[in-house]
Amino acid sequence: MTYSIKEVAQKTGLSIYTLRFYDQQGLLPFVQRNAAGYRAFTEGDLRLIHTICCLKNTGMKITDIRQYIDYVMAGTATIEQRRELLTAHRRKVVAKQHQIEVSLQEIDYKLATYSAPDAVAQISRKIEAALEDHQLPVKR
Amino acid sequence: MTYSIKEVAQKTGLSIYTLRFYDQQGLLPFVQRNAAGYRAFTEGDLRLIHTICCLKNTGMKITDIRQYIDYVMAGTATIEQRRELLTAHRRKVVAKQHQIEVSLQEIDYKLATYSAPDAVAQISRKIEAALEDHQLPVKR
DNA sequence: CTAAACCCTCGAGTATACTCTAGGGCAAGC
DNA sequence: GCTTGCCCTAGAGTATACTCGAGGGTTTAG
Repeated sequence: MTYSIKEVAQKTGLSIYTLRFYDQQGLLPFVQRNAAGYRAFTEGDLRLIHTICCLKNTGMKITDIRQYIDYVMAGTATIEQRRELLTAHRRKVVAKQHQIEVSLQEIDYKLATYSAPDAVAQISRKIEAALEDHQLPVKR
Repeated sequence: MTYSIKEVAQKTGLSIYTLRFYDQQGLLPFVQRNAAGYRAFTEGDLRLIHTICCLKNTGMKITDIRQYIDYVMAGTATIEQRRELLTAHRRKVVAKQHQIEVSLQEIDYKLATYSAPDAVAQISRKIEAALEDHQLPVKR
């Protein structure tokens, strides 16, 4: 049993356009075609597409995902390269997670300010301070 | 005391190009100019740019950041709108954090497979299973 | 057999966010 | 006063990732 591109779009949440685009970009070299030239996706293909989505969701670029898929297609000889690629990606993702966490805390701090009972008074004071900055002598 | 665009670029990690681009996009309406038409950034401006970076780092689009800045420039009357805008953004960021976390766990699972002592044997079995899928009769 | 609903490719178009170049003005030191 | 370094704008170019339209085959239900 295989799935049509429409069925895969529904299962994955990717659009048909995106699936064809990914195929064109070399992300889906494992997908077979039937006699009419239609893509026929297997369960195994869906698992690989799921992996592609994990990489995409964590911000990996298409060219890097293609590199990973190329390694997968090359068989067990490339397991070490795959491990290195994913480990390097993992490091970037963790760093990005940290940056998001820190930025989110600052946003939460702003939200707390906006939600405070004396929000208007607090923010008025900041505006006063900022206006003073603008009245200072300008360099040059 | 004010800062030149080059100094702000160094302090923020944004490029001079990006700062000018943000200004052009309406993200820096608070930045004053000196007699020569040069941008003169105050400490208060730097704090606002820092906020812009927090929003950008958490994936907010420039048009939405502009909306936020417009609210800020409009004064204390827009505190409620700012709160709503940041709250909505916060929800999206938390959802994205969750998606990244889940995807990262799957990547970690793959990494564990690649690092296992019998990695080659495990992956060979998966390849066998995938090849069987491809030999099944194709729909249509 | 034909209409509706699929599928295909190719190439153009869109969205987002920069990034750079050209041409020209301003400021400070020698 | 001239060179060096910094600043400006406007507009073109780049990168990334889709998204869509045109033109044309395929499949299935009636």
